Amino acid sequence: MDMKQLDKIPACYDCVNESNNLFRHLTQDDLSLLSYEKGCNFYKKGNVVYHEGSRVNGFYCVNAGIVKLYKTGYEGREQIIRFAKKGDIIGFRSVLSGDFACHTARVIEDATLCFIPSETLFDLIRRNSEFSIELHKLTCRELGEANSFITDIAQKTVRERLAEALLILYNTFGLDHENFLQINLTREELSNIVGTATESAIRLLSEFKDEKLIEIHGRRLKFLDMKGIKKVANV
Amino acid sequence: MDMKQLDKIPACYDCVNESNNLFRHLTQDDLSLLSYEKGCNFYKKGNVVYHEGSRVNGFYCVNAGIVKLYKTGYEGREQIIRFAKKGDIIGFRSVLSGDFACHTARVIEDATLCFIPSETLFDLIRRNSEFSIELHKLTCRELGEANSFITDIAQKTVRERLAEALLILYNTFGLDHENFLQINLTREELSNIVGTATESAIRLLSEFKDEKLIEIHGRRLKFLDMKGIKKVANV
DNA sequence: CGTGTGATTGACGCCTGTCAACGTCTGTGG
DNA sequence: CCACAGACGTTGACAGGCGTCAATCACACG
Repeated sequence: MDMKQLDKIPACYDCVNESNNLFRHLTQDDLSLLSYEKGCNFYKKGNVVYHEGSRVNGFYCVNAGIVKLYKTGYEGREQIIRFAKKGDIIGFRSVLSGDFACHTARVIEDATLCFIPSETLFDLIRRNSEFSIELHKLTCRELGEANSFITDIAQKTVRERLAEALLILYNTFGLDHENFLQINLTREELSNIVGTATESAIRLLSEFKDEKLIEIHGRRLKFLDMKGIKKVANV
Repeated sequence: MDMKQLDKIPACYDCVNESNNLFRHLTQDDLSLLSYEKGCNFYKKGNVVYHEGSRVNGFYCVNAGIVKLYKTGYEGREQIIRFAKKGDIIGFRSVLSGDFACHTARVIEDATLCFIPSETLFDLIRRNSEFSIELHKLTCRELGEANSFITDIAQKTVRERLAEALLILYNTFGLDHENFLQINLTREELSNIVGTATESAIRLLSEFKDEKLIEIHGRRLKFLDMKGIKKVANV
């Protein structure tokens, strides 16, 4: 494992400034507690943070890089549940429910992750009911998104779902100054979001290209026609 | 709307004794508060408790009957998310996240529902951190189940999913003394759990019958071969 | 007895998964 | 510097699962 302890532990203030970060509801005291208790590690691309089915004894906050969370189906195929980027937290569901991890967390862009032990999380929840409620809100939002995803995947065609996946990636990672999506996935990863075969994803991407919705430069996708994509996605 | 206020409000103790009920973590004081603040109504089969997209200002605890929770897809097709029976609570996700309801709740077997206002819920959460954590655990379990469902629906065939749906119904509602499933759904509702066309659900049920997995007596389904069903479901 | 809802069955065809072959690119080791 | 392996991307052929449409049946209800 290419994981290594960092000498310099990034300050929590760093992440708190990210939009929508959970920890902005902590008091100075709580933040100090958090900074004191947490550890921080560097993970290279490809590393697994935790495996589905394993016991986790804390949760992680992404300080830099990108992590994908996926479940493994009974024939080994990945189903990507969501991505986590700077300011996002992962693994808290398992900590709270006391279950085994229900997905695997794998780094897809070199990452630094802060680790906060379970006890610290429960401490914070007990000390600070506003924080507790905010964390709960976060869980509820995820649940709402999961339910929407269930409906989409059950009712929409692969074509619609792929377009929608592009929109989700756009909302999460945004575009650069040239309208390139700020995350580069393999075709297989794309198909594992949509829940389809790699070949189908490839064919549909080509269709989108022919229809001038996107440009394809290897793994880099350039958005040409946002309205068109939304129309295909039926949102 | 055939809803009417009940003269006799059922005691919370009644539900608390249900297995896994959330409120068993409340103190006597908290339970008294709950009983004092809550209301209770009777709903006939077919009534809607709340609509997707509406604002809810409290949540419901099912005292009797069955409620189905579903989202409506863009072409009007229902996707059933889950069912709620005695002791289950519904609508708390929207209360906590402060969002609009992300699904519709419709009664499918005459029901009595207790209504607890948002403020009471937040009061309880602030007063009792153990209760708060238990509620959070519940949310997390739902989230875990939703993620599993996403993987299944994305990767399994309709045949496998239908078998799995039967198992979920079995786990939720159980069998009577003759091995009949303790809930009777229309074929359309069954297909709306699985995420398929009604006709497909019908054909597959016939197959299951031919394979001696189940017997079909109208809407009443008799389980003959649990192992066989599990095998089909690939669990 | 007409009406309406739900269940069933058949015909048909398309979407999409699977298999296979081949191209492309990158990194590694000789 | 070249050969090679391995991962990833692309394209074509093909079959079959599953959705859609339509007709018919069963049953309840006013």
